[in-house]
Amino acid sequence: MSIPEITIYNTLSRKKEIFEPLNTPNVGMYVCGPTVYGDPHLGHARAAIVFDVLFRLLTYLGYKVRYVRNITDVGHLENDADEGEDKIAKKARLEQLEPMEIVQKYTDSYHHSMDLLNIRHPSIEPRASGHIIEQIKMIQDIMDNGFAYEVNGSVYFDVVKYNSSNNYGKLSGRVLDELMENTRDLAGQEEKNNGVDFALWKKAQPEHIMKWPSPWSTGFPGWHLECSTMSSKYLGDYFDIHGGGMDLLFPHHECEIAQSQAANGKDPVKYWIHNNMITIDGQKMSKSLGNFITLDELFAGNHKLLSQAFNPNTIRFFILQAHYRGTLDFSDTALLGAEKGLSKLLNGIEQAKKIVATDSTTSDISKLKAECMKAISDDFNTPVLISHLFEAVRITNSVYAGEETISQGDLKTLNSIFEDFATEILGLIDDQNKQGNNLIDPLMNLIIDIRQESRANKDFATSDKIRDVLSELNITTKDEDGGTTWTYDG
RNA sequence: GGUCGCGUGGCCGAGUGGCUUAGGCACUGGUCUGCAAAACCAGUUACAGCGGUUCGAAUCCGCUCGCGACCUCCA
Repeated sequence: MSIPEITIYNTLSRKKEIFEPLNTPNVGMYVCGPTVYGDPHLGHARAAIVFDVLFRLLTYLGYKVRYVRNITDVGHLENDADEGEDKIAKKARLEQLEPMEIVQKYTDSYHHSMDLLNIRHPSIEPRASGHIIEQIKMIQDIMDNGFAYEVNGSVYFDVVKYNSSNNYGKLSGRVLDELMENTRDLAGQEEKNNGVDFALWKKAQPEHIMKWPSPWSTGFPGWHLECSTMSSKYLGDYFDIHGGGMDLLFPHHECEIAQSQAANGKDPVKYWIHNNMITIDGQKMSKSLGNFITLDELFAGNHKLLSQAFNPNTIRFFILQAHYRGTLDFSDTALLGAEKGLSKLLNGIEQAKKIVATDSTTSDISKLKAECMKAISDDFNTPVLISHLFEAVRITNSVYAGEETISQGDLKTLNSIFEDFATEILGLIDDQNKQGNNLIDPLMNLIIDIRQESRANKDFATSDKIRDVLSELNITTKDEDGGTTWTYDG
């Protein structure tokens, strides 16, 4: 079996590494999903799209991937409150709903947006609330191994003790002594032996409504535990890939490593992959800063920074035009540019299905395809891949315009470039133009016919009127040698 | 304060030692068109500043300036 080699930037080593699965051709991949207490925003889209492309790439290459992406529906503690309070519970109180109603609402919202963005469903989408028993078991294991202690019904991870035999900070590059000096004094931490310790189980306050029984108290699991528990349950104690946003690097992922190591005695992950943030005016777009734009607002054009609505496919393309490890600056004009570029690409893909082959080829199509593979294999360099796709579009259009020629074999290769890289791996399907309609198509044919007749009769007043009205309906007509074609742009 | 990262042309955004014309958007000129649209061809604007290493640096090193991320929930 020969699978093309790819490289991945591993946060653990801070280098690009050749990807070698632990158990070829199987690949286990875990990605931190959303905490479902609010509408999904552009940041969620980026993480989901980046790892969707990785999932698609690995599948395309022939790997058998089990992709696990969790739903956090238990909520995390908020330390800015006087007492620790569950994020979801807090939101529930504000909206006078059951916590699980909130969870349902925002899970549905997330799924809906992800579907619009053409993101493939993960193999397993486990929920924290459905794995309380496993989490309790893991806490017990960590306690049995001596790396956790109980105080007043809450259980804390003993970071200092763990660090004496392990390296706490190996992922994020932190040194425990420095962390201890710099850790802020936060309220509600008096139970901990040390400020750097973190909760594995938290006893619920009376007003706390999301809670479960445990050997220590009626309460809820700690911030980082679910990912350790669910990843090991579905992927094993040592698996290939763990992904998530860069903001989760510390403390979340660092703590995951510590928990798994303390419970199972194994470093859990071979390749850690982190996507960078989306910025707005140079600043991170985030829930806490309140400068986020939800996906619904983007799709509806319903935000003060937006001049219009944007197709989900445009959002996807916009995100893939930047490398996943760099920040991506959001703006209306950048999105407008992406919309135009995507349209050019999609038109090219359609055009490539229509062009006619001849005996010879003027461009090296095989080389172009190899360069596409090289780009996506090099730490998923989607912007470079896209630049090659535009070269393929340029060739396509030149052949159509009669400036270049292409052989039958190369034409097949050209179409396979679009099929493999644009559709299969990047997931940039053209869902708008493809859907035929039993009523609209004959109607449009009639209208186009009438316009053609008036043009033939030099009745340009009529033909232009048809074109102008159609244009107002976002239908673009193009008069080409072989007749008039039309496209509908949302 | 600690740790880490970034600064590319009008905008977005790749590249990281020697011609990359990266690519997209915008703009200008040309071809095509009844006029358009689309497309093709051509053109324009660049590597924050200073110093160093090198035959050669946007790319390596140092300093300066500016910006950001993490250190508290966040994709």
